[in-house]
Amino acid sequence: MRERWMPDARRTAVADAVGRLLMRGHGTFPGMREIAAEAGVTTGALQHHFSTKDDMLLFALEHHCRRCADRLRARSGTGARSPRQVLSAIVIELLPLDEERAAETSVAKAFVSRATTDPGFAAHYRAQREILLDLLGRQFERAGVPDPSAAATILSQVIDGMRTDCLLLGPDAVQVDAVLDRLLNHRDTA
Amino acid sequence: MRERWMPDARRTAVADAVGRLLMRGHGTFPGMREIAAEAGVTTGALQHHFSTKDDMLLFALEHHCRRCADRLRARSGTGARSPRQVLSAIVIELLPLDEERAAETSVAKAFVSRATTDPGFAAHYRAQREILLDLLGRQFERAGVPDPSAAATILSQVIDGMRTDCLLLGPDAVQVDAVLDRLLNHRDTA
DNA sequence: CTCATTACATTACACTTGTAATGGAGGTGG
DNA sequence: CCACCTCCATTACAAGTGTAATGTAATGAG
Repeated sequence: MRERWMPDARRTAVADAVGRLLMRGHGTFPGMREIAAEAGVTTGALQHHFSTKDDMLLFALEHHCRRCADRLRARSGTGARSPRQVLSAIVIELLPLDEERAAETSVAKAFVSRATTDPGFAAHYRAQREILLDLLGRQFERAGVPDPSAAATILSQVIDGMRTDCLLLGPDAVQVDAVLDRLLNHRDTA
Repeated sequence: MRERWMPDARRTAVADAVGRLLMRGHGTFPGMREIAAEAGVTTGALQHHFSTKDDMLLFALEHHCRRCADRLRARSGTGARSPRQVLSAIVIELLPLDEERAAETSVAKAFVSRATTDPGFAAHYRAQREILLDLLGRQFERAGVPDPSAAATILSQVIDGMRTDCLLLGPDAVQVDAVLDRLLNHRDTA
């Protein structure tokens, strides 16, 4: 072998192609030939690198989830910013405001339907959700709100709704600050 | 003609069949023969009652949206209950906690993907959203929260996330009271 | 009665789907 | 040189897709 590559650059290229097709796509999963054309390869190459179509889709899901999770961790890592600033950055990072994030959003939404029946996809949904809840919960904890994990759960659900609204109605449909106001300025009803 | 029927009982039966298939379904839209089998008819009958498949899916979407909106209006109509009680009832009415509501949720989620490209489906998403925002906003107004329409938008987005979580993770993943606490007990940051 | 219409059932068709099978180019080890 | 492997391109195929076309039983009008 000539060199140790990063784990399969071709596979990630195909995964990106799937994301692009799903983003500007007709809702349903694209066909093999369409994916091959978008990725600039042939269906034979696809078959060589992926055992089956579902294997390919699952890899595409993992790929986009990992990229997104990495960016989220980078956003929530540095220390000098307030919990509110970090939370705002995380939320905005998850909104489909450019091509890459729109692709990730479309991928995530497309795979939710599969997750209702296919346990492999459901496992990834749970895993990605756990990562997000952990990041959010940590910030709510830092902010000293009464029930951090409940706040994290709620915010993650708001984000889900924001992503669909942003996808279908544009960026004006989301109000990040208003949400954080209500989640951060919450005092216990004594 | 023997009698004036309600507008096309067969069509609504087919729409219900689509909902059932989408609920317990494999994520993607079912085929014509599958729909026909579930509805107990043949594909010829489907072709007779619907001009095309998209026409049928659109009718199914309208059907489930209308049923759901009717129940929501019924929930928010009667007067003696507090805004919080009404809001809680609305939210719970939208969660997939039984077969009918699970079918409606699956239908709604399945059609969001189509809405990104097909303007007909997008229009219905906007319309259904307006109805919900109106109902929610009225209750927040009654409750006297600072920005009722913002609260309604946020709650509608929370509901969207709750529906997916409830579908994929079960009813324990949603916390209606915690959300309403944070949206109703919000005071202006003076 | 005839004729027309409704409401389907059945069949047929063009097309797409994922995948299997085959073949070949290019490097590599012996 | 030769076998051998990876990496693909091409072709082929069986199954499934939405829909057009055709047939047909029931029903109602005139």
